[in-house]
Amino acid sequence: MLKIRHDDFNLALTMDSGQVFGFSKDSEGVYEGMVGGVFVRLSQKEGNIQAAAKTPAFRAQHLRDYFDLDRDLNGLYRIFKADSILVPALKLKGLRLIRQDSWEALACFIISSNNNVKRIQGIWQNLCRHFKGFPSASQVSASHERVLRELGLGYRAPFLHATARFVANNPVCLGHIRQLPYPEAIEKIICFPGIGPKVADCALLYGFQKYEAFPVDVWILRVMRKLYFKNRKVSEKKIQVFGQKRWGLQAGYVQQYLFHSARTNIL
DNA sequence: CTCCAGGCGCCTT
DNA sequence: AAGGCGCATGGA
Repeated sequence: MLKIRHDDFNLALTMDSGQVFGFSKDSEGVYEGMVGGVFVRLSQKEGNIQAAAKTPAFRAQHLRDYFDLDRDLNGLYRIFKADSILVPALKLKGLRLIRQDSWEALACFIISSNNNVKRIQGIWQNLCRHFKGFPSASQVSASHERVLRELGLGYRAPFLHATARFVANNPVCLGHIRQLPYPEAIEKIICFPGIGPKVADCALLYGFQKYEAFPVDVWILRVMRKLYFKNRKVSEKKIQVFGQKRWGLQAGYVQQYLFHSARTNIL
């Protein structure tokens, strides 16, 4: 049993904020899922985080990396305090961006398009059951579009399959994207099938740790129109540029707080 | 029954 | 560049 202390982390907020789709949660608030390829049970009481892993090789630093625990969030909180519109977001203090695997994030957010969190979680489970764990790009590539449809992907099946084939045939491409600055990374990743501007931002934020990404989905679109544009009809693109210019390297974190705020109706 | 969900690709203006 | 439409699926 691994135990670490942290006074500015909220496991439940982080897990329930729609970033990851592969964890189950029991009635006691214990989360089960894979962290860095290791099956882990996670719980938190106050500032104490507990992790029960299958292998003793799982260390505290793996947890710190995964949950971005070594980041100082006071700069983010300063943004919220300085903008009267965003003060309510401080109620989500301790929510952190999970540093996900690139391929998993890419695949998940292809599945996420025009979909809802509950169904995305269901599709994740179906994939894990069928492939004995979340499938690599090679596994998806070696599978068939029809199989993906049977697992519930619907019209996204050919998109995921084509992207998986590309990644499997170009094993270094994700590592290459990781090394690129955000603007160039967007240009590259948006060329994959099924990846438009929104999914690209999600993948780059959650899977490539590009913290200046500002994904604009229907929730962000609504809440941003309400908070900053007097409910006028402003396009996704305008909102995306607005968020990026306004919050810079904190845009990704601000977006996550706005997203969860909107979904839980606290703004 | 219709409407909606962490949108995208393709087609018109 | 900007806007409209169809698309699989399942829950509300």
